[in-house]
Amino acid sequence: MPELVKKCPECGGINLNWNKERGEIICRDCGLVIEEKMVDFTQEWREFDGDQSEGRRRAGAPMTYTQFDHGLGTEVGQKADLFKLGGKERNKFFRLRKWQYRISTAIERNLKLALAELKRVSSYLKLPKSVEEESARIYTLAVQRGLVRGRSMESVVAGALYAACRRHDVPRTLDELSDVSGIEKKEIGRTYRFVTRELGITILPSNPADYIARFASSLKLSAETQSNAIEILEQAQKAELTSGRGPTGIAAAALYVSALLHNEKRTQREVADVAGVTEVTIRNRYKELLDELKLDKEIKKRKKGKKRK
DNA sequence: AAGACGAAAGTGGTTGA
DNA sequence: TCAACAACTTTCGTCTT
Repeated sequence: MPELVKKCPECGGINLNWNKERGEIICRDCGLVIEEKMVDFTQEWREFDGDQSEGRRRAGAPMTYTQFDHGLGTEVGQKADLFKLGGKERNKFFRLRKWQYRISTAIERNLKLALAELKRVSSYLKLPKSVEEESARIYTLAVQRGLVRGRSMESVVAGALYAACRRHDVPRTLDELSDVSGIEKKEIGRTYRFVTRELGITILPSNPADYIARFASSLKLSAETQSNAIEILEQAQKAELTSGRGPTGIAAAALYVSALLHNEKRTQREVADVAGVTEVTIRNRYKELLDELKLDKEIKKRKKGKKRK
């Protein structure tokens, strides 16, 4: 990461994510894109010999998926072509253009609407541009494969966004997405699974550590508490406490414990709220953490220190 | 009075026959 | 396709601070 940027100017967060591929620096706490359009480090294609280079080098502006036609666009024929055609050919030409028109307007109209919705939700959640692009790409693919049929456009948009967030390690919870998009949580989950499965997009299970930064900053916890929480998470992962559990619950519990150890106590309710889980889940994870990580000694020490008969 | 804790019953989703 | 199952939630009563 370039030396210049250490802190997020928006929220002061220190969890910056440098995405080399897109040339962006993103604040993981608030999602602000700090530096954009740096150098594009990636090559679009590899060239193995002279023959291939001709077709593979790119020229012109890179494509963008947030324009409904990817910034390119095709129309059948220009008027000038007409003069070259005879009567029969001319009819064929008109038929083709009509078809092209019908198909493309249906898809394009849908895409225009959907991308507008996508941008709205994305900006509301302060998602980085890279995620927005990715979700637009996913949505476009979904439309082309006819996966939207029978589902509301909004729910597919939400599903695409959710998937894109996961892939870029800036996870938002289904609850957050649900709030902004107005689609039910389970509906988003359903379309998310459906779309990713149909498109063959593989998504790693999200890492609890990815949530820590955001939760910690909305709870106004210190940086030490935060990094300690991540250490706790690592230990928990070694003890195989994390598999099969919801990542948000684990992240929340680790933060809760860490806050206790640093005298920055938050109530279970407070932590539960920002993590979008219940107190009970935090308690369960918390108990498991104490059992497995022998942290209970430290907690007890703390309590004895207070009592001091 | 508020927070922490735990038990019991209910929900939505996954898995394996 | 259905039943068993694990994770999580909701609700509620009790204990602690």
